Amino acid sequence: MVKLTAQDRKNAIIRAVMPIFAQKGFHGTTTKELAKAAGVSEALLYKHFPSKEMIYNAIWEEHLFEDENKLEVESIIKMKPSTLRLVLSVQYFILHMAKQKNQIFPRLMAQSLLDDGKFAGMILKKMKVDFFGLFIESLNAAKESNDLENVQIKDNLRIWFMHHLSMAILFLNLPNKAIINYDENRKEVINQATIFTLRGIGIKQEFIDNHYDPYLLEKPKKKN
Amino acid sequence: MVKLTAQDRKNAIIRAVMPIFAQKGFHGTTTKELAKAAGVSEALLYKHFPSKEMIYNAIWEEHLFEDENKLEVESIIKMKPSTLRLVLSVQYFILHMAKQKNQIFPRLMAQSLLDDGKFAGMILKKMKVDFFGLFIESLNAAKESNDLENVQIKDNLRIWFMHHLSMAILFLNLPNKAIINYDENRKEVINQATIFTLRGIGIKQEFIDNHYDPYLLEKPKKKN
DNA sequence: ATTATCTATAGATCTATAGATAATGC
DNA sequence: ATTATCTATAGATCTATAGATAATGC
Repeated sequence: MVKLTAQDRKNAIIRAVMPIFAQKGFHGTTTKELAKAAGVSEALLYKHFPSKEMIYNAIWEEHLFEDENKLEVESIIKMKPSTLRLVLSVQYFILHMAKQKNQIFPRLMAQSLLDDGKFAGMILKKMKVDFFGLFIESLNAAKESNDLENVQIKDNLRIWFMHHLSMAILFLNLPNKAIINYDENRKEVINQATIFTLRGIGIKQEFIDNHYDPYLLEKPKKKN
Repeated sequence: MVKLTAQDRKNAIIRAVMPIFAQKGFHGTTTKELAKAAGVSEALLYKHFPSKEMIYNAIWEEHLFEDENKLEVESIIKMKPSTLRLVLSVQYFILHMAKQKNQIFPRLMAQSLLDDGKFAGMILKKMKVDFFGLFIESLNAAKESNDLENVQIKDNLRIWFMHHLSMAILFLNLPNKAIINYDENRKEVINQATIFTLRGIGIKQEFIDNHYDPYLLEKPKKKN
C-alpha cells in the first residue's frame, strides 16, 4: 500500500486515466476501470475528485497545459518571414499533427466535438494564439515576394483549412484497421497532403517545385 | 395501443432511435431513452432486436442504404468530362457535405471513427465506388486540356483530401456553439474551402479565375 | 388463433459514500 | 496525530426477460 501526497496521487490518477477516457469515452468508461488503470481503489478516486465527471474534466485541463503538445517551432520562428518559412511552417505543422505518439489528443478532440465542443474550442483557440501569427507573417512576406497567386481566401481560412485537413487525416487514422486504402504509405500521404495544402493556401506551383523538399525536416538536428 | 406489423415496427424503431444514438452515442444512450423515442416499451425493443447493440448496428445498416444520402449528380454526370465538370463536381461535393439537414451522418461517422471504424469504412468505400470515377474521369480530361499544374499528388488522394477537408468542416460544426470564429459566414467559408480544394487538386489559377462561380449551383433548377 | 404490446421485475453493474485500517511525519 | 488508502456496501440505474393482456386477421 503505497502512499503519495494528495497532489501527487491526483496527478498520478489523471495521467493514468487519460488513455482510458481517450479510448472509451466518458460514458464508455467505468469508475472501476479508472481505478484499475490508476492502481487504486474506486473510493480513493472519490477522495481526490468529487465525481467521475470532474476526473474527465481534469484530464482536459491537464492536456491543455501539457508542454509536449506544443510545436517546437523555434528554429522556424527564428527565420526571417519568407515564402520558404511559410512552406516549412506548413510542412512542420502537418508532420507534427501526423506524428502524434499516441491517439489521446485526436480522440479527446473528437469526443469533445461530439459533446459540447468546449474543450476542442479551447485547444483550437490556443493553437490560433500560438501559431497563426507565424503563418500570417510568412503569408504576407510570400505575398510581397510575389510567390502567392491572387487567391480569394482570407489568410485565417488558409491556415484553418491546413489544420482541418491534418485533423481529418488524424481522425480517419484512429481505428486500428485502416479504413481507407490510399494506395500509398503513410509518409507519402502526408507528403502529398502537404503539397495539396501548399497549393491550397495559394503558393505558386513554381515555388513549390523549386523549394519544397519532403525530406527537409527529417534531417538530423545539429543542435539538441 | 397501436399495433404495427413486425417489419413496420422494426423500421419505426430504427428511424426513431437514429437521432438519439447519433446525439448521445452508444454508451451515452439508455434503452429507456430508446424506448421513449420510439414510443414503445423497452420490452418491445427486445422483441424486435436481441440487444441494444443490435439496434445500434441496425441504424447503421439503415443509414448505409438510405437514398437521401446519395449525391444527386445526374446533371453533372451527364456532362462530357472536362475541367469545368471537375470544378462543378468539387463544388457540388463540398456543398452537399456542408448542407446536411441534420447532424446524424457526421455524428455517426465520428462515433464510428472513435470505435472500430467499421461503418465509417463502409461509408467511405461506398463513396469511393459511387463517385471517384466521376472525378478521375474529369481529372484526366482536365489534364488533357492542360488546365492542371503538374502536381505530384495521386488522383485518388486529391479526391480524398477534398473529402477530408469537407468532413473536418462538418465535424467542427457539430457543437451547438461555434468553436471557431472564422470571421466569415458559413457560406463564405464553404466557398473559400472550395477554392482551396480546387487549387489543392491542381487546377490552374487561371482556370479557377475564369470559370469558378460560387453561385452557379444555387441557381434554381429548371427541371425537377 | 395469432401476433404485438405492455407491466413488472430480475440480475447485473455503476457511481458514490461510510467507516475501518494502514502509512507517514513531527 | 494526521493523512492516505482500502473494504464493504448502499442506492440508483441499466439491460434484458417472463408472463400477462390487448389488438388484429381469418
